[in-house]
Amino acid sequence: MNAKDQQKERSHESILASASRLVRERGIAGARVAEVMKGAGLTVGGFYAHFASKEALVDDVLRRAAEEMRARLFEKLPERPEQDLLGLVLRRYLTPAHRDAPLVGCPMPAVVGEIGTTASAHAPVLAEIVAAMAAEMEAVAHAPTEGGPSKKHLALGLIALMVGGLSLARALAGTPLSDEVLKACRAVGLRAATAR
Amino acid sequence: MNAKDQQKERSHESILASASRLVRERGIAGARVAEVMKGAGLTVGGFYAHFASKEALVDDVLRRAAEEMRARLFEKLPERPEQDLLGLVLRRYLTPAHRDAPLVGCPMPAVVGEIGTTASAHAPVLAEIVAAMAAEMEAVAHAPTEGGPSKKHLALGLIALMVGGLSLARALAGTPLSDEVLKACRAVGLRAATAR
DNA sequence: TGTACATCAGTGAACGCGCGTTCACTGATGTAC
DNA sequence: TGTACATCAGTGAACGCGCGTTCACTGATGTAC
Repeated sequence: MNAKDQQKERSHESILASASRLVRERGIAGARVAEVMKGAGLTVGGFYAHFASKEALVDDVLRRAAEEMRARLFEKLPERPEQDLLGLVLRRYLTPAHRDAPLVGCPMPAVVGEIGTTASAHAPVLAEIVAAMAAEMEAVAHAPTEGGPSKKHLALGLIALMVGGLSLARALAGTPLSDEVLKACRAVGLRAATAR
Repeated sequence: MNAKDQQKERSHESILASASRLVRERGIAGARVAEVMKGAGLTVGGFYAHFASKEALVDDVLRRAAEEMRARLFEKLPERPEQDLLGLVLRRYLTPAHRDAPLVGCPMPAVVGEIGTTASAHAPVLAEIVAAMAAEMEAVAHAPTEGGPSKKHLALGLIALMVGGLSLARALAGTPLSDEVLKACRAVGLRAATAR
């Protein structure tokens, strides 16, 4: 590969990394193309040599960021089957640290509302992300208890609880309710995941 | 009161009603002042005789819409204490009908993401809304079960589950996952609320 | 190896557009005498 | 009751600003001979 091509690839990567931070911090509309490029050490005009549109960039960002998040959530889980792995994943997600570090966290809280209102173009990518996350959660779920939710429902329900809880905690950051919401979601999620 | 004053009061109400629909349908940024005024049968220039700023309007909208939602969720609840009232509220909220009619539904799904990212000015009002909703839910909650979440945590956790579930279901509208998410959240929420 | 030309990643200014907000003005309603 | 003036809700055009996207251009790198 050329030095030129290598340079372009590095730039592409920088743009994606910069956008990935901005989208998670400020949402889709809040991640301006000019600022994305500035964060990548480039100027705005060069953007369209790397991505067909802002929309295409955002789709790539969502796939990438969700993949990173998934890897972190499910990494180094204990192998012992009697452990409540779903509860562990839940507790990894619903932390003050995750709330306070959106730049390297789950992209969903920042974009779910926008996708449901003004950015429905990204719905298919969100569906991919949620399905992949749910599959991973189902894989570590216990057999469902009598009268309780199925593995699939437990996975999807906990995802909604995690995304909703983190979204609310971020929106309430700085108020006493923010920490309470995180605690409450951990308690409710654990209860749903482990009650018999 | 003057005919003039009455006219102004009617206009004020129309603006609030129009904004209330637009904010719930398109979020804060998506509810343009000019379009709000058009929806009220007025032109954009008159807006600032009614509200100090778009921000002030949005705060009023959030308070109003949340109040309406709360009234609908907790209206005509059966009085019999053995009933699972929290579960009933949950099931009233997490329906396809609510997902498909954002204009008259809960304002939170449309705005929580924005408040957490680019519209933090509305965080105090959101805190009011969440606290009021949680208080109402606590009031109908059973005594906490052994080792389960407190009434307060149950209330806050279920709110996060409801808002997260509806947000996700709306963002995934049109995909098969959307209905699944609603079902899953009902199942998980009921499990957490009633498990012993 | 050296030279002339081609390529193309990135620049920076401009494009059209829409936003929230302001403001001079209009005309129906209200008040004073 | 009639008339002259004051008030003020609402209009519509303009303001400054920032957005996503386009495009002529630059200059370093790559290719051909």
